[in-house]
Amino acid sequence: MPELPEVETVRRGLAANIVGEKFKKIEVRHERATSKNSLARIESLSGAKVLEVNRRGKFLWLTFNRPEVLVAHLGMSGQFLIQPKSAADEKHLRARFVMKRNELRFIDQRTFGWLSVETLSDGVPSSAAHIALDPFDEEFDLTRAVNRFSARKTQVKKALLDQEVISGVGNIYADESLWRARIHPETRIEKLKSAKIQELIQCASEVMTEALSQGGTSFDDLYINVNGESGYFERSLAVYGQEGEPCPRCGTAIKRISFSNRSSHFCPKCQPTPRKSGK
DNA sequence: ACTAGCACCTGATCGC
DNA sequence: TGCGATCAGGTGCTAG
Repeated sequence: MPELPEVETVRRGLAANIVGEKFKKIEVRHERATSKNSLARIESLSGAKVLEVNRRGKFLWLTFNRPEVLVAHLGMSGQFLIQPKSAADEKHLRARFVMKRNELRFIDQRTFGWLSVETLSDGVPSSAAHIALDPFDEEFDLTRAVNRFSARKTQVKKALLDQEVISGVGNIYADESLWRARIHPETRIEKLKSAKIQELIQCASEVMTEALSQGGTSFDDLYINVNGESGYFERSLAVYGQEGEPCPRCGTAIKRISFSNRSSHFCPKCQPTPRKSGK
């Protein structure tokens, strides 16, 4: 579910609600939610006070008044909610962090999300060490990102989704970025000039910035912020989920194709199929 | 070293 | 009404 704008929305919500709070009691209710740790390892953070909520790409982590950090990934359906203690347990409640006045809850229908206790190395938890900087990071270097991108020998959309090239982009914003840059998702990277790749990365950064300003994209209640509210960027999507709808630029019907087990949405006129010559 | 493909889950929806 | 097939905002492991 959540891509960079949604995860950043969650990060901001957490920062506003739990920084300075102490986890008085932690209860983990699902083995798969703990990633590589034991339930006991997560629960051993009880008593810790939250100092910061950090993020790289789609990876979040909390820092405490002790060396360990709590890393969280939302996967496809994870969410954090700030709830009153009296609220009934959600159907897919995976972990509960009891604070002074209310509770932080981790809820995850599909169980692809996870929590883990780790330490930092160069300021990043081990599970995120391989993740590239995202375009919202103040250290993000466009030239270096273009160079890494150009080195990949694959289709452009695969590189855009590769979190080791640029992090934060998922299936929605990949399709939206490619539409903005007028590139067909199956175009081989070898056929793109570096100026075009740079344009594409800038489009990704722009569309995610716009989505963040709308609180992200919510198709249903699988993505909501920590207060249970939806984002409004769905109404601004040009191609994702718009199969058969007119392209906002030229009016041609949007197409959907499937490759590497995911859907890609694009305008067949603005983003013409690449020629297959000379691979 | 690098890439493609699939496995990991639950639930909603659609066609028969 | 039911039942199988398909689809869903992601990542990591493995085979080649």
